[in-house]
Order: sequence, then C-alpha cells, then structure tokens
Amino acid sequence: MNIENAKSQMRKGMLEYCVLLLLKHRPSYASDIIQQLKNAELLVVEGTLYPLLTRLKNDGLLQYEWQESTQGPPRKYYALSTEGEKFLEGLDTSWNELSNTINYLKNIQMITNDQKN
Amino acid sequence: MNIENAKSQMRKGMLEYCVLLLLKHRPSYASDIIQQLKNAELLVVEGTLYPLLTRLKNDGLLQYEWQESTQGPPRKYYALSTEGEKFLEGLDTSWNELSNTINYLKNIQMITNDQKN
DNA sequence: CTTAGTACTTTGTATTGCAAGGTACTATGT
DNA sequence: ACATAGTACCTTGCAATACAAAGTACTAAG
Repeated sequence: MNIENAKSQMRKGMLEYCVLLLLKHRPSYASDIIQQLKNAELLVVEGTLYPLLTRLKNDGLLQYEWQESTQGPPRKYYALSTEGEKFLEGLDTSWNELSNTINYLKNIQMITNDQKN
Repeated sequence: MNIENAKSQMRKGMLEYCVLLLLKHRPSYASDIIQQLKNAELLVVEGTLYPLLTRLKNDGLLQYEWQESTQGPPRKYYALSTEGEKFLEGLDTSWNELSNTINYLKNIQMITNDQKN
C-alpha cells in the first residue's frame, strides 16, 4: 500500500463524474477530454477513458457523432443524452452527500455515543 | 448502470480514508466503526470492512489489541500507528486536491482553450 | 442444552483503473 | 511511391476492492 495507490482508489468512481461534468459543459472527443482533465490536474490515460466512454454510451448516458478533423483522423465527439443529464444530477447529489460526510468526519472531536456498549 | 452502483463506486477508496479518520479520533472495533459510519450516513457492511482493516494492519498503518467485553465475545480494538498517522496526512492532501478538482469542474463555464485544434 | 445476540472471518463475484500493445487515418519529406 | 511522425481510436490482461453470503466462535438467558 502506498499513497499513489490510495489516490488512485480515491479517483475510482469520481472519474465517471468528472467526465460527465466536462461533457455537460462541452461535447468533446477522448483525447480532448484527457487534456482537459490534465488541465484540472486529474491524470487519466487512454486505457481508462475509452472503456469508460463506451460503458457510458452503452448505458444510454452519452451519444456521439463522428466529426472530420483538419489535422488527422476523424474524432468521436461525445455529448450527454437526456438520460445522461438526469444521471449527472443524481451524481451531483451523491457527491454532495459524500463530501458532507467526509467533512463531518474530519471535524468531529467527539461522536455522540448513542450506541450501547 | 444505476445510480446505486455509481454511488458505490464513488465510495471506493474513500472508505479507507473515512475509517482512518474515525480511528484517529478514537480507537474502535469493527462493529463500532460500522455503526459510526452509519451515523455519518455512510453504509458499510462487514464483508467490506473486515478485509479493509486487515489490509491496513498488514500495511503497518493500524495496530490492534484485544479487549474483553461485558456483553459478548472479545473485541479487536484498532488504532492508528505512527505510520498510519503520516499516511492519513497524505490522504488529507489527496482529498483536498480531488475535492478542489471536482469543484473546479462543477463551476467551469468555459475551460481556457489552450490546446491546439 | 438450545436460542439469541454479538463479533470476527472467509469465499466468490463484479466492477473498474491502468499498463501495454495494436489499428488506422492524415500530412510531410524524400 | 514510400517511409516517418502525429493523432486518434480500440483491446487485452492484470490488480485492487466493494459487497453478498455463508461460516465460526464466544457469552448470556431461558
């Protein structure tokens, strides 16, 4: 166990949320998403992102369309579907709950001892 | 894919952090930890927590000692080791970074387009 | 001695992040 | 025409881990 592994585990599940947040803002293709996440200091690699995008598409949360590029092969632009937008709202709630829980745990000096010994 | 699974994925990796936060506050035994997390609205089951505690102990982050109970079998009280306290500080940093990243992604209206098209 | 309550443990499965390697299209230089 | 570089997409195999489910063991009460 090292701190890098722990950080990696923390990112698990959050990536999905982060990708949907990005796509809500703007339809993008995979390499662009990786670059944007890098800008946000969240490192992701291709082997992680492509299967994730495929999963989300198969679940009906994303749609895509091919677009020509002037500088290379065509790009697959992903965007949120209506269902994806609703799903993202659910993730927002989950994130808020988790965030509140952790801040609560960080701040306790004493948990009310309301269970029997 | 459903929202419950997504929430479960979000918790991945966070549980380790939450358990260490609790144990920093007060040494506890497994059933007690489950109860405390439940109070913090983070549901965990035995099959998740026991292997986690064993992992953390094998990695030298936790110590434990048996204590008699007046109401049943003896309990294994876990507490942070010195190394565990240092590790927890690292997780604090990771949490802050991840939290900042997500809040950033939630708030962007426009990511500066500093990569070429 | 059976039953209930508490506590600890193990096994098997599904999910998913990631490293590594592969395919394919376009542009450039020779 | 051909090689090389750049960009983009995709797949395979492995490791980590949350969870359901089932099992073991101790204590107390009837």
